[in-house]
Amino acid sequence: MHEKTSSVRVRFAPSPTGSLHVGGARTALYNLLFARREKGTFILRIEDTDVERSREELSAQILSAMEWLGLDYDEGPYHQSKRYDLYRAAAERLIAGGKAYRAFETPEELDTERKAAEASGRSYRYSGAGRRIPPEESERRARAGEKHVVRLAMPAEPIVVEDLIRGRIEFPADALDDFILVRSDGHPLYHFSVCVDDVDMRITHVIRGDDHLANTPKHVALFRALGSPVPRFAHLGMILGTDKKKLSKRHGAAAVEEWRDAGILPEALFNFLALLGWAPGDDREILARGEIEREFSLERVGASPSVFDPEKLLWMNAQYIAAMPGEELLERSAPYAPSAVPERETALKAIELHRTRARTTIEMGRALSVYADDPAAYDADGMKKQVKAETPGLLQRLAARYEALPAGEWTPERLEAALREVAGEAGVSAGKLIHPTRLALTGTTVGAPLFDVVALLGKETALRRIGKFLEAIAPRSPA
RNA sequence: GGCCCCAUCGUCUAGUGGUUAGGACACGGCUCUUUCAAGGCCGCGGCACGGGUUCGAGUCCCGUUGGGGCCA
Repeated sequence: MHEKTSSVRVRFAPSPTGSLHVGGARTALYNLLFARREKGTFILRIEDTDVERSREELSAQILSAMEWLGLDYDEGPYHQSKRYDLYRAAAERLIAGGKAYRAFETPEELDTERKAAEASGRSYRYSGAGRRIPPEESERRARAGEKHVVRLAMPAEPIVVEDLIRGRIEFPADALDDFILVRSDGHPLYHFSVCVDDVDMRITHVIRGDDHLANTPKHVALFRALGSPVPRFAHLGMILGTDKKKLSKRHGAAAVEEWRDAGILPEALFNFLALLGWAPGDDREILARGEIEREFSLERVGASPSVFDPEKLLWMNAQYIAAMPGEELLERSAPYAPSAVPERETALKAIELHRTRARTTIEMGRALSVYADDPAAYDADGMKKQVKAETPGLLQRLAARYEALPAGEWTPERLEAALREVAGEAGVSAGKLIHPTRLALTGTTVGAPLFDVVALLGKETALRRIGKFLEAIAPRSPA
């Protein structure tokens, strides 16, 4: 567990209405980072009061995505759906204290008022009629079972929010009307349950997406009505797709698990997300988690939105792959291998041969399988370009030369020398032999240095693959 | 429609009144090289616009434009 020496308490509060998006992940990450830096507590709260849209398995999905990314929380997960009593009690307290009131208008009446306002060109605002109902009457009508909502009595003064990232923001008093806290069916509404929970959980800092900024005056009014200290706010810029629109499924991989499945390492995504809106202040970009936790600060977080660039994520992932210890890289790439993985010693050597060539663990997994299974097919373009009339003859001579090579001399250097001798004797450039050989051994025209590959494959496998290739390129003999 | 937020290369960003505006991704070239990468070197490319304030604005203020959000 983490040392907690301050009273700083932050939370990440996702709605389980979809998988964890990178935007949400970044919000969670900044909360975590802030908590670590301040030696505070990071809380996870699932906002599942929207019964129609919330689903249990999505909640589990979010939890597993967070775990994978290393977004570990100190408290929770709390579920709002299990906290209805709290909201009900808070609503009653607010009514009793005159901070909120019952409103008995029917939806139809409100609709009429709205239409009238629009017709006369004014923007609609709730009349506040419920405010003027005497408490005894309100009480009596409620007890008689008359349908009503609960509304917050908004103050007449403007509300000022001191945002840690944006500075002072003033919202005019007439911009907000007495919004609904509790629906007529007794269901607490989003803004209400959020604030009641933040109070109950003693949240000191609310770090969340920009999309909640305009809701903040409501929350401030609610905290005050509840008689509780108002937390500090920090609103993060949105994460956008490459078309500058809010990142969504349309943009391709917007969910954390999609990146996991694409072979992105969690530490790379962690690093990448940390840098989407925050920078250490110097030119470092590859930062270990510990460094980020030590250096993160909200003062250095930018206010503007940022575009999620998959290209740069891929580059960063490649950096992590290049630097990761072989054993670990093997362990983490093996699950992505399309078929078998060679035995450990070979696999570790293969890792070293391919670590600068693989941007994802998927690519690394694919590279590993090449050393375990003979090619199932040969690259079509490569066949066209590299296989010439003289190719079978050359390959046969090479195979014969390799066959004769003593086991002790099966090294990249000797293998290269032997191939060059064969090419020299045949009066062709080495490339005429190198490229078809690569195709024969790996099925492709690209990859690690050929002689390292041949050496690693071993004599038996290399010769077998050349033989198979010769069969594949031999002209069909008439039956 | 009302209210609010945002604005440095295509993208992520450094920059907090005096900088040849720095770095990274991407892109182009060169190099290395059997291929593909990685690496190294070089290059392309930016302060949205208009007014102020100031001896001096990327930096401060106002407006415009453009993007975004919330409410309706």
